[in-house]
Amino acid sequence: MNIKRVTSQDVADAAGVSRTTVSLVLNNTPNAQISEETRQRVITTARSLGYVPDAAARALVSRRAQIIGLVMARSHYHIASDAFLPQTLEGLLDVAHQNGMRLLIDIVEPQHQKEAYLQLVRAKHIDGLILSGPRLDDEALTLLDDENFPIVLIGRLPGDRYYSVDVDNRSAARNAVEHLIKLGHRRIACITNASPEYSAAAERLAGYREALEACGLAYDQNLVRYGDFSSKSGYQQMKQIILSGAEFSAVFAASDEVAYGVNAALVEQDLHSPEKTALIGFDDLPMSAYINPPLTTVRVPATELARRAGNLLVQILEGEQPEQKVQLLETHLILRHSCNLGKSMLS
Amino acid sequence: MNIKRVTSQDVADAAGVSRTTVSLVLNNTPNAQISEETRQRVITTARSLGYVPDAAARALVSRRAQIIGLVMARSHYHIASDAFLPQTLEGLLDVAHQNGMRLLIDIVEPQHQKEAYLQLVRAKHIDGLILSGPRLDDEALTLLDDENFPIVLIGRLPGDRYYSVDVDNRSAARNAVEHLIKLGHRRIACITNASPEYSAAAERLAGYREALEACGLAYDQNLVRYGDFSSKSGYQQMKQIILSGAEFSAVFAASDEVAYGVNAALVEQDLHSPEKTALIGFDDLPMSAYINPPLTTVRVPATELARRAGNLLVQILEGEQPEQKVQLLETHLILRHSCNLGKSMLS
DNA sequence: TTGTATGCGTTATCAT
DNA sequence: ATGATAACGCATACAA
Repeated sequence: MNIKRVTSQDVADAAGVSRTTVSLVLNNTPNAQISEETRQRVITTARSLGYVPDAAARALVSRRAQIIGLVMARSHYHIASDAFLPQTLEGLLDVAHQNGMRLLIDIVEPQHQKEAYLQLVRAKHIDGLILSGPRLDDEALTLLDDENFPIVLIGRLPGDRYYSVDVDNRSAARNAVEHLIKLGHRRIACITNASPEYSAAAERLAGYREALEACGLAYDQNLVRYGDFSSKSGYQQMKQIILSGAEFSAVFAASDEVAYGVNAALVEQDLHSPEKTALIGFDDLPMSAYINPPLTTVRVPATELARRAGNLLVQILEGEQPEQKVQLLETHLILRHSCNLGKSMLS
Repeated sequence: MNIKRVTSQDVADAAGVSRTTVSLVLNNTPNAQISEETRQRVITTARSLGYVPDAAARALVSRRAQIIGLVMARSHYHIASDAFLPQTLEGLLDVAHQNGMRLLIDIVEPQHQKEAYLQLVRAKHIDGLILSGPRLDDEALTLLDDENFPIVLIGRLPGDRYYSVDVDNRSAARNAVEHLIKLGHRRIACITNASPEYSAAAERLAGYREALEACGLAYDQNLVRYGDFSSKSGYQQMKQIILSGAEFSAVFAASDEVAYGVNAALVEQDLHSPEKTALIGFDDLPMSAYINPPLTTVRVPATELARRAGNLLVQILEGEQPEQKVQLLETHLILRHSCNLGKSMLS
């Protein structure tokens, strides 16, 4: 009732050729040789009729949906405040556009992982999968990998079974915490970015411990709490530590988002950064340079991460088998003002 | 080479029935009556074989891709810092899941609107379109609407031609600015959230002017600047105003994201909020309660906006023709500390 | 109650 | 250099 659908037959009729010819011309099929005149005629009429090949028909016969799937392993409630996500989308849309593909996105809640994206894949909705924030307890992932379904992780799981693009969370975290130690801090609290099932959270916490150990500082359970992506969790966990009476002079928040909440708790309890407490985050969200105080943090090249993951997936879809399973991108400690203890926060 | 593809034929064979029966059972076709025994047998074997209908084949024959398209009218560079987007995704994924549909996302750059999503639609990749942040100069939109393609806007365009879900940007902005005026401010700067081609930006600016006029205050061009979504733009524009020497005691930033940047400029120039300058934002991003100072802002129910838009689209796809073209959701002024001039920012 | 036959719009394999 | 024809996997009208 609504859209006038133009088929390749219509184009063929209008151009006085067969459907085959239309297909040959429009797909620029290598072997087929079409007279320049016919080629132009087909192209012109196709354009004038506004012909666009039917995606479903094409997918059905070519066995390629031309769609990349981005699946985020997050609970529903956490996605709304995931300021990291837009950067991932930017990178992936970029790659998709460059390769004439589309981007389908979905989330999979930790509790029903098994069914969730198996469906997506089995229905051949997508040709390949980018999984953001893989969890250690993900079972469906193994299944898909066993079937040789093209998968690239943004993030990483232990071992090098999967194609992955990530930063070295552990050493970056260690580096950040060592920076605090060099600044003279001995009692450093840590609020993770998420629960430890998320490998990135586990790794960052491990880096925190490593830094402590390397410098001969004791790991104090009372200074460690688990965040859950949100600023709110950062606020709550930090407040708990403060109210518990535990002493500390610095905080390592394992994501910027969480760091914002930590900062709020510090401000509220008159322990504000940088004068009274040093604070360091992780991610370098676009707005982290503009919050008060500007946040010292670990820069994660999020868009580039996504771009690499996308390109890697495209390579695999084209039949290549890249040697290198894991790509680790560089992080950099961005020094701003949130851990310049004693200095003015205005530079 | 990779995935074992299970077709309805396989299920039929294994269950000792015909493909038709399989289809009838699995789709729960109303009229067809299948013996309970056969029905169970089909369901069981389908499940044990891990059968999932092929999306392309189904789409081809049913003329329904079962995919919702979310298109953001944004330049590429702005999406990465769009902290509003995750909320939109959450709401839309919600609706998609509830209706057994998928979500495809794309962006369309202002410069090549015409081609961009026409393709998406013509290829029948998506059954309906949700357009976030429509621009006044969008031409492709008209084309699609003329073809009766199902479209719902998140945001609005003048008139009630399109199905739209939005907040009343103008009156919300007016309300916010009037709050500042009631607080005693007479010189109020305004940094918009985006350039005026975006209807939300234009509306919010109009609300700002209305508030001024209603209270008999003059509109001063020197106090108004256009942001472009990012905190960075807020910072830059605010700094320009400050350096221009224009006087003001309050700022209305037309998005929280921009407000963060404004705040940074104020802090840097020793005009920090709330002591020296009142600041009010727009959106109420999840982290706005946690920045320093906690931001007074207009709460926009972003997730709900998306959910409504999604549900409206689903209704339309099911053949309904909802009477009401425009749904306006309530906003609320959230009073935090960024405009409590003279008071402590800690409550 | 279940099976047969047909078509959806495309690409790919053959002929011509 | 171009055209017939056969799949792709499913849903559906119709037959049995």
